Amino acid sequence: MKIGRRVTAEEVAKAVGVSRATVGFVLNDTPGQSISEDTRRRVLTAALQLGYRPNSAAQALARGYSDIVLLVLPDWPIDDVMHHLLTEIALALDEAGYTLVAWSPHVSGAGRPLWELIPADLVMGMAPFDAEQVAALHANGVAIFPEPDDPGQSGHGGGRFAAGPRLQVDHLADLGHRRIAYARPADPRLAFLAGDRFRLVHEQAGRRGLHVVDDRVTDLGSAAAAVRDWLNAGCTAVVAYNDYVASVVTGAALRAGVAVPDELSIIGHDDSPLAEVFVPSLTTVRINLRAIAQEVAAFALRKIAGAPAGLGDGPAIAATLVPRESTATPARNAVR
Amino acid sequence: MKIGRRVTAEEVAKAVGVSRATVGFVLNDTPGQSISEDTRRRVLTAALQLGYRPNSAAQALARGYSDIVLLVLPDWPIDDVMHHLLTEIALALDEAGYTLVAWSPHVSGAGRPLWELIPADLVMGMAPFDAEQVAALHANGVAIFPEPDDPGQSGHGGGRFAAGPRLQVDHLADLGHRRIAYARPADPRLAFLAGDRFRLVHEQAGRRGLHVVDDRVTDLGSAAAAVRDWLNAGCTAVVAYNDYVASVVTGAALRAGVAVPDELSIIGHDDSPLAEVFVPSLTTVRINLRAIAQEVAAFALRKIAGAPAGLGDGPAIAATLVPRESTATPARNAVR
DNA sequence: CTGAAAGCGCTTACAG
DNA sequence: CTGAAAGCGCTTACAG
Repeated sequence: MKIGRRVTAEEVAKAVGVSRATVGFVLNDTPGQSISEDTRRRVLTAALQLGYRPNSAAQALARGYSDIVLLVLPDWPIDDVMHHLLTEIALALDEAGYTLVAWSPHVSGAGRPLWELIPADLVMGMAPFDAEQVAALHANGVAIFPEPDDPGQSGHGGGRFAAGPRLQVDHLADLGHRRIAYARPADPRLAFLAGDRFRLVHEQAGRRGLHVVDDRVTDLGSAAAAVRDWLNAGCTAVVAYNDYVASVVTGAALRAGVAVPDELSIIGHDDSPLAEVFVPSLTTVRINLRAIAQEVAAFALRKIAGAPAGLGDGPAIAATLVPRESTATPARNAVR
Repeated sequence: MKIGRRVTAEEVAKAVGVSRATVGFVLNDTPGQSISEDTRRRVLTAALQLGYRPNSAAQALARGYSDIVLLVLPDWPIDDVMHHLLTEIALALDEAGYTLVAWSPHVSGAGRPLWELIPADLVMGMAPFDAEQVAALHANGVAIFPEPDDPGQSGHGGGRFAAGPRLQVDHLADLGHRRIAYARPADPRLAFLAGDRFRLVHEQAGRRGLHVVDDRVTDLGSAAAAVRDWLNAGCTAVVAYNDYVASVVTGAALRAGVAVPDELSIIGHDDSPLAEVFVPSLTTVRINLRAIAQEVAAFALRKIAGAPAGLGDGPAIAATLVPRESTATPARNAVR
């Protein structure tokens, strides 16, 4: 579809009666051009009143860069936490003069992927993606964070980003729980990330001598049955994928007459606003989003600079326990 | 920052040994060119293995359009509902061959606004913006939805989008409540929209003969005091800005020993996932996001086509009551 | 201080 | 079927 054309710098030049180049110099504040104050003012005035706005495509083409970083996200539900992370990334990149565009590919048909449409200096994807997605992204020149080859990284939840799930387990272990369950979200788009987090929980449970009795998708419909099964299997606590899943499990337990935390402790992940408000308030784990955002930004800047972008040896991303009402020592069903 | 250069179509042409134009015709599947199957295949193969990807800036410049719609959002917290709305808008535009970029300007410094950087066919803002913002956006050629001049529209909450707040009031009136309070969110970024919704609640309350006793910002810290004050003032119900605010008020009430809904009814807005999970589950109002999304998309397409983009006489956006546990008939403090 | 011009990498008539 | 070329609207040396 053709677009109504706009005023060009050429026309501004004509209106003022100066050369095309002069207009460019004034508009871009090009240093070392000594243009008379009067000329400068006239150009600026004319540009303003003609409604001149530079054509960004032409600008990007001529300059060879655009100062845009395009971040491709998995097709996740974007919750408060994700949104917060994106904001922090945008801020970190902004400090370096880059503007962040966050975009999730959608299923459908006619529209083309954004990385074919906008002139980004860097297109990067934020893991986890499955193998097929990684291949497709790489074929399109999309860098992926963290780098899948990076040792010690298993998607977004692996390696240095493992503190959250570990802390969930540690908290329950410290309270004296021995048998726990893992509750996954129902949304299939989260299956991959949930798998990552579950693996970390499972490993840490092994280290701390806990039994992970069950690992189950939990939505509003199925949560009540899951809670019953877990109690029957001797569970005294549940690790939830995130605070929303924790609230689903908690809500189901309460409605089934199971006291939280007296009969079942439940810990969430993310410290989303919901966790503090829920009754009972939800014990959870807060991860250092700003630190992750700064890694992402640093990764992007290194890639743009053409440097090898391996994550190197930065410190592990910290997680903090946020203890609230939904966890306590096991009062019943405690195994030895 | 200069970017590492990429393979051009020129180089593909050289590699294959055909003219630059031929490459373009093959790549774009230009009709009416009758290129031999062999040539076509060789071009495609070479492009693939050289890793050719078209330069989008050059493409946009030469074509004069980009198939991008840039949607500028107020700097809101993006919750599930907003995200859902954006997804629906993206889908609706996708059907017309456009790719949506959603972007919120952030406060800070170095990065330039996205509309100066990407070659969008249309830049539109989704209201509400305050007067100052509207002026700034207009100066940058940003179209605003809904059009502020449009009669019967007062920002995003006005006119045809008024069904939600009205329904909140109607539900409470139908139940027999006579004195109600309005609970606003603490986030200052939402002040403008909250003002819109409050106005609609106030008007509808007047129509239904209800008294709006108080209108107050409610966060976790202040909610308990607010609940006490409301009860003392004879309120039997609260209209909340959205489900999160409703959950804050409900949580505070329960912790203060005030029974919900027996002593205080609370109704939210949006039907976010939280509303169903909370204990007690929250009565709320669901708005037809898809209908709004389709309006937004239609508005965009009309603007791009250069047509007058007035919203015209579309039907009002529907809202549906979602009755749950947090509202009931007033048991106490009922006025006459 | 200013003008004439090449070049960014595409698209797309226009000749052959 | 293919080649030579103008043009999109900028930036930016290079002469004057």
